Amino acid sequence: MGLVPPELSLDFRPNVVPKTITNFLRELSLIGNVSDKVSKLDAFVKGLEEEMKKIDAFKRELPLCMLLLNDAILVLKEESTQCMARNVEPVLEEFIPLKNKEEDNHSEEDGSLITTKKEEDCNNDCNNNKDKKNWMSSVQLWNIDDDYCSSDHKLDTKRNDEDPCKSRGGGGRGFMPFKANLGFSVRKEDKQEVPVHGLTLSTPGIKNLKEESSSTGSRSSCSRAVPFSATNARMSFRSAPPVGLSNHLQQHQQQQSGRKQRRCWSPELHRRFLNALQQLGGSQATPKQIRELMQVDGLTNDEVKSHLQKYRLHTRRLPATTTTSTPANQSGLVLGGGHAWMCQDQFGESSKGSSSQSGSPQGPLQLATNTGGTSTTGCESMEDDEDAKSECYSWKSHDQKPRKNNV
DNA sequence: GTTTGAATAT
DNA sequence: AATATTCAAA
Repeated sequence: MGLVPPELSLDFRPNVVPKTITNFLRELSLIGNVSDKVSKLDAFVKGLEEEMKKIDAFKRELPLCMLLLNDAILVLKEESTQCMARNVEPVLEEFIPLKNKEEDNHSEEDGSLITTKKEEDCNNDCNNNKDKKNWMSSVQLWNIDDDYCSSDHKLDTKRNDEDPCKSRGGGGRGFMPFKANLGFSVRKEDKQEVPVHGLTLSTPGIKNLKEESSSTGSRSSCSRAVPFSATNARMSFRSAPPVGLSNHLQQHQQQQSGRKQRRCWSPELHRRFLNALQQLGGSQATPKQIRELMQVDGLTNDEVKSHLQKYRLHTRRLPATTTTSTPANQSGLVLGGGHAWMCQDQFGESSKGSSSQSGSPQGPLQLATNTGGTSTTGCESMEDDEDAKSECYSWKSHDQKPRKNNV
């Protein structure tokens, strides 16, 4: 560890500070020997190129820096060749714009040539080092963000709430409005990770946590070792790729927006919902019962309740024609209207009517994430089909208009 | 304190 | 339109 190149050293002593271009050029202009000049120029350019390599990874975040560096390199190189060719002194004027650009952030006294050591420090060293630190943090944010967004988008092109990606609006990739304490809270929330049997869950908020844990208690031994089917695995990979981080992000979003992430009722989810309803004898079942029957990890009472409310709204209207002969009715189910099971058009036989389905053992459905309604577990028919997978369940095909308020 | 259903908000 | 949240009642 004895010899550390100045650039890598953490030492901030002024003597390891690189020159500003201005100063460098000034020195250069004092050199009479052309070959000396050229070699100095080359060395400097080399340094710049090194720098360029370093920030290459961050070029997206620091386009301007890249540009400036690139510019500087080009100009210096040109200067070098010209120097060699003409055997004359470099023309300083050429660098003036460059200098201006480069130092645009720093109130650069026009008398930069008289810059004190300190200013040099600032121009180069501070800039470099401080920026490097910033780069690190910014690039981290970006990458996370990026992953999160891109993967998310792949999954769900429909989602439009609370989606930071969307809110970026037009072209500008804005930074997400992280709170200042991001780093810490992330860690804090780490501990709060939802106990969703091996899979990450996207929606659980604080409230959910509470709800889940309480309800989980009721199904007691429900640490039911969930069969981690290939489908499940795939799904979980597909839908929760950025792993913990996305989780954190989502939790952050949630925390910040104060609003839970929407649960998307995928057809599969809805199918389970209907199955549960069926087993419970119809829409008068309570949210809790339904949720328990549905066996969907991460699903909350509130969500079921909300869905149930919608369901009831859509099924309350009894078209006189169908009420009497529906299979549901035959089996004594009270499913609101005869419409309750019309969903078979979507789910095929699986949720059809009252018949034997009820007993069918459905594995617990694990939703790695619902952000995009990507849950497809167990429903072979829509495993990979673009059309079905990302859609949330839609009621519209079932009932025309929700009834008027009955306050 | 929990659950529910309805109303209301997003 | 679909889902979340709120609120009063059970």
